[in-house]
Amino acid sequence: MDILMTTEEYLPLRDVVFKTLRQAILKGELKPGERLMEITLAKKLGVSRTPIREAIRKLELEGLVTMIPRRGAAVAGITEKSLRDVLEVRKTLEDLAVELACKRMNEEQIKALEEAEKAFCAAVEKGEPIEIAGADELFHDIIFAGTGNDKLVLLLNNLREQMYRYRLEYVKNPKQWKLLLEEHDMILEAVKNKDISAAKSVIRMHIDNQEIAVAKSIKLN
Amino acid sequence: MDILMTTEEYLPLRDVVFKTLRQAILKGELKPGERLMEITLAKKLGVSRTPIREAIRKLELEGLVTMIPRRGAAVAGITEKSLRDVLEVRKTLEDLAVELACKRMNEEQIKALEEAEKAFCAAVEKGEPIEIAGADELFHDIIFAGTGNDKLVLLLNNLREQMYRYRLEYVKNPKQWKLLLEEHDMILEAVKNKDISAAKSVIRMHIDNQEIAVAKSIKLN
DNA sequence: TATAATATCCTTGTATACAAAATACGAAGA
DNA sequence: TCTTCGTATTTTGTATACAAGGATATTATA
Repeated sequence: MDILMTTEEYLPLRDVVFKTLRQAILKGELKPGERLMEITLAKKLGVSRTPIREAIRKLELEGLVTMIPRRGAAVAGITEKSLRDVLEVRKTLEDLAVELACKRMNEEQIKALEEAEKAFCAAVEKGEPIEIAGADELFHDIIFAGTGNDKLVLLLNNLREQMYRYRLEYVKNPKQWKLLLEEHDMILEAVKNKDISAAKSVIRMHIDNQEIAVAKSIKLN
Repeated sequence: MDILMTTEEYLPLRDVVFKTLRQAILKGELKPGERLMEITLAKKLGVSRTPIREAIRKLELEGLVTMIPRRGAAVAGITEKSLRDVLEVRKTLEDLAVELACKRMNEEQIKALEEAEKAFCAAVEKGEPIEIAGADELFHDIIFAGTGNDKLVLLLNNLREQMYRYRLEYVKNPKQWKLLLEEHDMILEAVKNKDISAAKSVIRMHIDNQEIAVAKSIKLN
């Protein structure tokens, strides 16, 4: 399976490999404990060992793989504990994000948020899980951007990705859709009214719901 | 300047290089904006380009260097805005950390914290800035560990690192020592009494003080 | 059959080679 | 003098080569 270059913009192979491996780990295609052997991966991705190794260095620092001396890398185990840890941090940072968004979003950004809400609504009516997930992501992206804090945006995106596997499961369930829609509405209202405490309580609920869903989904394994 | 192997235990060259470069950046020997040229560094450290590149990949993910496409790595410049962003996030996460520490630290960990406090006190009496910085770090490490949240520990360490350069300046100033000592005392007390709100207010003050000092230190450049 | 010694293979860690892009420099022309 | 084009140099990005340690298999021996 060679790597396909979709965009014409330049990305070093190491970054392509990094993203590919990262996705593979987060989606569960590479299972915890599985060894990442350089030559094997290199052949599979149609590149040399060099970009593979450099990608692994980044995964190492991110904690997605663990290094065994002279034996190379292995996929780090994702336990229920580690997921709870991520959610605990994420709850706090999402909390901060809506607070800052309430304080700092300008008219234009709020307009964009309304648009995103409409798009989400439309996606829900169509009932396409992937489209819904995308619209949901966009909605949150606008809030993130509205914080005006680049570091925060970076971290939240990262944390969100770590949950990717479970989030997709969660969004697939039609029962959740109406709930999600309501939550989005409430968030939108809160941001428009700059009502920080309302926004926070909604976002907490939002994450708590996800936590419950994730916990369930894990126990099924 | 060849790399000296002090311990006989095995460490890949890339990790030695990583630590070396990181120290150099954090201590300010490599200045913001300065390019990291692979061949130059390789010659200086007496290794080949490979370990250098792998070390740079880690520094990249850590945010200590930024990559310019096809031009390689440069020491990341810290703007006042980016520092404020980091501090804003850090304040929130430190807040979470002390809360969790209050809730979850066991007797043994609290003992360790008391020891660290004593060590810090001793360092202050000696008046060695580097030693003080180290003792301060240890104190906070114990609190971090006390949260029982590995992801949080990872993030806080990273955020702390990004400030290291300026933090050292801060710790060098003898006027701050007594203040730091008092803050540590208060944090220790709060954790012992599991008094979350007290702990939080101290930690906020702690970060705010740093923010002020750092802002000053940046304006001097 | 079980065990120990040895040889072979595999994988990583490091160094080097090669290609392509970016930059710097200089000469030619207006 | 300034601009522009082209060449040379530098530096990155990627691939490959080589060495050493660890794992595995095989064979000899009890």
